[in-house]
Amino acid sequence: MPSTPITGNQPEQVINQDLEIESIDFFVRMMGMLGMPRSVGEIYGLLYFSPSPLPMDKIVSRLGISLGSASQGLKTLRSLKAVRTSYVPGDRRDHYLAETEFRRLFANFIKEEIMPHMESAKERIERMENALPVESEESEEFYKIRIEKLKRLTRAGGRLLPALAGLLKF
Amino acid sequence: MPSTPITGNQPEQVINQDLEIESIDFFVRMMGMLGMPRSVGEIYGLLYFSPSPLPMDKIVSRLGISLGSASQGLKTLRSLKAVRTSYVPGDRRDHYLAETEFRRLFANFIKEEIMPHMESAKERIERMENALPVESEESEEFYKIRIEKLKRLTRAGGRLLPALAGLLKF
DNA sequence: TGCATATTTCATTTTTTTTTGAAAACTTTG
DNA sequence: CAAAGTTTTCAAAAAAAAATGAAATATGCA
Repeated sequence: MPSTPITGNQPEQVINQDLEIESIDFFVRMMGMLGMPRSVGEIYGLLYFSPSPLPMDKIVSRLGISLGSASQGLKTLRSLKAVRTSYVPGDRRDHYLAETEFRRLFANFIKEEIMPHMESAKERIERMENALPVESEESEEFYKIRIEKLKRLTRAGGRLLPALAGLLKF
Repeated sequence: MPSTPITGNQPEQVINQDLEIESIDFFVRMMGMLGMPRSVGEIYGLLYFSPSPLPMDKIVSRLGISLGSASQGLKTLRSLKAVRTSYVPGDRRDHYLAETEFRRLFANFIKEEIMPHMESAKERIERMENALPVESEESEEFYKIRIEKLKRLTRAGGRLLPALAGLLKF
């Protein structure tokens, strides 16, 4: 029997089985679109409709995933600021809470996951320009135009994506 | 020795090795961000800087991928309207050309790959509302608020994403 | 400090995705 | 219409990604 704080075992609040399942399903797919693994979606989906913060071992038992997955998944979610820990008196475990302001979540996602790629894209374009051989042979124009398009693409991405999150009014 | 049209083998136009490599690298990563497999990025990257349309077997030999991959990849790219075929007189093979208007490409991507998910998301939210038990028990408010947030999220996504592609001025 | 609990890390296993390769199905043209 | 060329399809192999589980590490409490 696992020991628990002095307050004793909270009654297993199986508040709303169906809702929970739909929520997990929803976020597994949404996170999937953003390239996140299943477990990350599951955890967020569970927390999203949890009225009280959950400790990792409860996440593990409710979802039937491994401790390792849960730890990894929570680390990812923390880094995206999609969950935060909340202190629960008389319990040494960390308790997790879903961050539900999607606008901020997207802003973070863009900053953490997209923008770094934009940076390296710019470097790659520079290398293209260097690879472009000496001055305008007949059809060098073609290459220049293509490169110019890439530049515009990355410039637009670099400016619009961060702006986007700000513009969003959910 | 493979036979070719009466016009004979075009000289292998190894126009710009380095540029090609950078381009492939660039698009492999970009397509990767959009969840597309490596081969799709490779093909597009090759075509992007190809001054002339390429038949599938040339794509295969340049990239060192299998016929199957090339066929699959081109099918994907066609469905996204990221490539189109162009007729080359005296040659029965299809020749492929990269579509380079990124604005249109994104519009297509959003329509084909994102919007369908939005639709099913809406259905899933409806199911959540049904799963929500009878009238407002004490804390049912909590659940209603969460569901409302999801609704706003999908509404925003459904309207903004298609608009986005139109707004983009590359 | 030392014990018990909680969490992270990471090599291994499992699952999923992508690629291959070869057979089947088309297509064109002689 | 047959033969040669071209493309698609799809079962099997290979590669990549994710999950597991257990050892290592950290944390807090008596």
